[in-house]
Amino acid sequence: MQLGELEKLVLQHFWNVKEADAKQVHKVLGLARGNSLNTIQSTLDRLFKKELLKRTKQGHAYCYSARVDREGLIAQLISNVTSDFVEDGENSLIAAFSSASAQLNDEQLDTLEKMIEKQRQLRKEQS
Amino acid sequence: MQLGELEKLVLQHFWNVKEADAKQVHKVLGLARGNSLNTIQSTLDRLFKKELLKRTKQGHAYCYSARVDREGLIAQLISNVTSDFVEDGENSLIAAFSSASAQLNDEQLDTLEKMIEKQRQLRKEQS
DNA sequence: TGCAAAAACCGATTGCCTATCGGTTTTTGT
DNA sequence: ACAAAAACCGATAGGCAATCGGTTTTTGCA
Repeated sequence: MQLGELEKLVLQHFWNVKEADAKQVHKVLGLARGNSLNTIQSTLDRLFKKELLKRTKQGHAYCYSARVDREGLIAQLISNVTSDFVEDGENSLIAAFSSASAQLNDEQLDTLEKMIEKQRQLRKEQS
Repeated sequence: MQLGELEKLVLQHFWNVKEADAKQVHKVLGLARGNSLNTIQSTLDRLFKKELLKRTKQGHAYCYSARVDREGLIAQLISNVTSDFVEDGENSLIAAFSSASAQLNDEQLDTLEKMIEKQRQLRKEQS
């Protein structure tokens, strides 16, 4: 799934503001970029169809909000873009990690390890 | 940078065969898909311009080979697709991991942890 | 050294997707 | 019921992969 420039801006917007209708998004993003309200509406609709935003009728207008958080989108994008190069059963994130681990600094390695522990802990509690 | 279906196939081919010219690639991939030699040539050229393949004149024809390995490409793709959502200095993999870790099974968590250790070991040896 | 074959190169077309709007239809509050 | 607001529809432009046909350049060899 391909994301355009405006689509990315809109997504980031919804990670800040929780929810907004087309008019509000237009005020914040559209005017600065010289976009018409229609352009914003189309973009919101495309993101809705991509299931990256959700929406509910709020009185007259659709009220949009994020359907995925930033980390979720990143994970999805990584999965999309790498899946063709990853064996079945292999997790793309792990394949990715083996590709990129050399670029991480010591602190980031620590962070990652702590996340793993946290995840393990979580599972213990659930079982 | 966007990769098409044929481009991905060609890249994977070069992770198997080391090097080949257009004709050889055409024989292995093109015929099966019904592609003309020209199509293969164009694709090789596009991948060369994207710096994913390298080439040298071998007698009459260009001889192509991979310029990045699978892990390197994966790392690059991840970086491309996530960079707009990642703060400077933040690593996209770590951001992604924080949301995707729940999808990993215990064994995969182990794998990841081992990779971290291996990476740490590598650094000790180098210093 | 000149020529035929092979390979590279060029340019055009198609298809898919984002961006962008104008204009029309539908909804809604009064 | 009506005017305004919002949604919806359809069209256009621009970018990129895929795909080839046709032309130019290279190259090996007679």
